[in-house]
Amino acid sequence: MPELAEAEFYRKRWDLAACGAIVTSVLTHDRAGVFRGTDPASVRRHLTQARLQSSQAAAKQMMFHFSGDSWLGLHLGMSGELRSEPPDYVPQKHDHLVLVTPKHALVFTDPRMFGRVQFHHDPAPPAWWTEIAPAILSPSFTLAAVALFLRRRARTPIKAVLLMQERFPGIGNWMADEILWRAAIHPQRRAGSLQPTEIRTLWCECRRVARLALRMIAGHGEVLPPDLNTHIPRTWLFHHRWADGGRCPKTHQPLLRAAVGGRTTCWCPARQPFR
DNA sequence: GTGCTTGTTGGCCA
DNA sequence: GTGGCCAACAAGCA
Repeated sequence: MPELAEAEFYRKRWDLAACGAIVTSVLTHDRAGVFRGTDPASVRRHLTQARLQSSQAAAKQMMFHFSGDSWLGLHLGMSGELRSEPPDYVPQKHDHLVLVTPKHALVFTDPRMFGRVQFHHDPAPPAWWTEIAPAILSPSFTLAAVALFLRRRARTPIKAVLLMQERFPGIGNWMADEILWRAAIHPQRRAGSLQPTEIRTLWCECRRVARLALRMIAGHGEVLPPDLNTHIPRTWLFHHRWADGGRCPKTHQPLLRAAVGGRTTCWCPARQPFR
């Protein structure tokens, strides 16, 4: 599930539970899995007795900054989750990293292990964090930048283009479908075939979906919704795209599903004709 | 058993 | 070199 808004939801969950707290112990699963390229022993050594100072989410990733110049980066892959449990929590099969603080245990769990733990020990944040593309809601995400990118990917289906993190950081499968459905663009259209007005609509809907999803999924200020997705309205494609026999919330016509760009894609043929 | 799965990467090929 | 496609990664679920 983790796309941009879910990453912010999970970041906030750890942050609200334990920002300012000292990590008293670190438990890790030592098989490669989510630690590929990262040494679990180094994570344990540096984070024990470190204080969680701040955190950020960008694209589908989260960064937790600890005292002692330690940076913990997490990517949730397909099935990752962050939870906050009581401090005496006993790790379960798919828990890969647990940071125990006096009042909470911060748990990173991921059954499919497409997620990733990254660690960096230095005063400056690591390149793999600072090199994430500018956020969709930042001033750098301009109409011109999107139009240029679409021209360069002219022969690729627009659905696959929206999944490219170097220009659309944090957009995943469901957000891409939601954006194309709102913009009334068929997912199989070649990026180079979009007219200027369509590109502008697409750009607007990218920003709108990102803004609304962040607000509805990750909540406002210091308050976190109890569950992901509880505040997404039924008027979004989101709730209908997986249901067999699902109907478009706008046209009430049947939805279609097929693989586009290697990913299952849902669209409303009545609203998004291929032209 | 089969065939899916909200992500990313590397290899192959045009 | 660039762009586009696809399999692989691993585990769970229907």
